[in-house]
Amino acid sequence: MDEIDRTIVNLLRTAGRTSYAELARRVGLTAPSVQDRVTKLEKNGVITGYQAAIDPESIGLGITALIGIIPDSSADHVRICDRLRAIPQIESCYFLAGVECYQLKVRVPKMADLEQLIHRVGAIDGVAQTRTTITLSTKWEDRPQPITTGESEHGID
Amino acid sequence: MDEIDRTIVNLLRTAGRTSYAELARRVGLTAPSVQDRVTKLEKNGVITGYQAAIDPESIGLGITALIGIIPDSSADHVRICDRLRAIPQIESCYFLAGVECYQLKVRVPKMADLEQLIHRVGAIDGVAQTRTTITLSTKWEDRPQPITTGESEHGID
DNA sequence: CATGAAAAGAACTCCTT
DNA sequence: AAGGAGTTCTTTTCATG
Repeated sequence: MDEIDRTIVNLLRTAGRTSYAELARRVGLTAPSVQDRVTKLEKNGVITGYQAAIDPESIGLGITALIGIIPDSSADHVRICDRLRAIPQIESCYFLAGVECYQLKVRVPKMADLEQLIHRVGAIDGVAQTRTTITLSTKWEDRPQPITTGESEHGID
Repeated sequence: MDEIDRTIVNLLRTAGRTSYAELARRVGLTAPSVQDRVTKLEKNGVITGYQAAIDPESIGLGITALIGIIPDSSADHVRICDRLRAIPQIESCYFLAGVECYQLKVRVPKMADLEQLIHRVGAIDGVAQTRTTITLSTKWEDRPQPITTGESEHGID
């Protein structure tokens, strides 16, 4: 993970389809070298995939909501997690330090779908309560922040 | 937005670097036709970009937190939004139907950075209160749900 | 690790239907 | 809106420093 790798990662984060040839020009190497570096970044788990960013409304997912989960004391978190994972509408799932120990970001086409989804989540064993907040608008999402050259050496080359 | 477009979008959402030639094979068209469709999807705002997914820890962003904002009654939301947008650590920003009318997802290298960030957000004019929750783990994030062939015809071709 | 060269494949443009 | 042909560029492999 040197300066060149960081530049490559920054470029791919904001323009994920940039060709190796183009990346090579930007960082002052040849295409095979860059490809080699990118392959290593993928193997080392630094780059975990590539995604086209889609406007949710355009694909009929006009409703976004955040669902907080309050578990009961006997909750089996492995099971809860598995059950949550099986619900495709849950795009993100965070385990939190708080009373609402999960927060889900969900997307659905219609309010009726959200209602159904809330019932499905609420019915999971170990879920005591849910609290849902509708998002009125997404100001921005998944904006990549530039990598600091910082003191974060994790031994990943 | 026909069935072929939906298939292309689904493929690019999960494998954003798939070549046009490969996409063409998957959907039974030629590469130029697929490229044409993808260009239109980009122009129509269906595809808004391409991003490499990065493991945050690998790039020194080991701490993720959610910050809720409670505005005061005189809050100018355009200004708040502008000030928030200028903070690079805020990766996502949702405007919510609730007392905490914004939720921010932030990533920082160290706790000290989070503390500084909370003060910075709290100091924005119109922000009455903030409430921060640390995420202990990200179970998953930005998992694309397959597009329904659904009744969502928005007139985008 | 990086490079250069060479072969294979993909992208892009134009033109036709 | 899709296919075909031709050109250019890119990817990929491999041998070399």
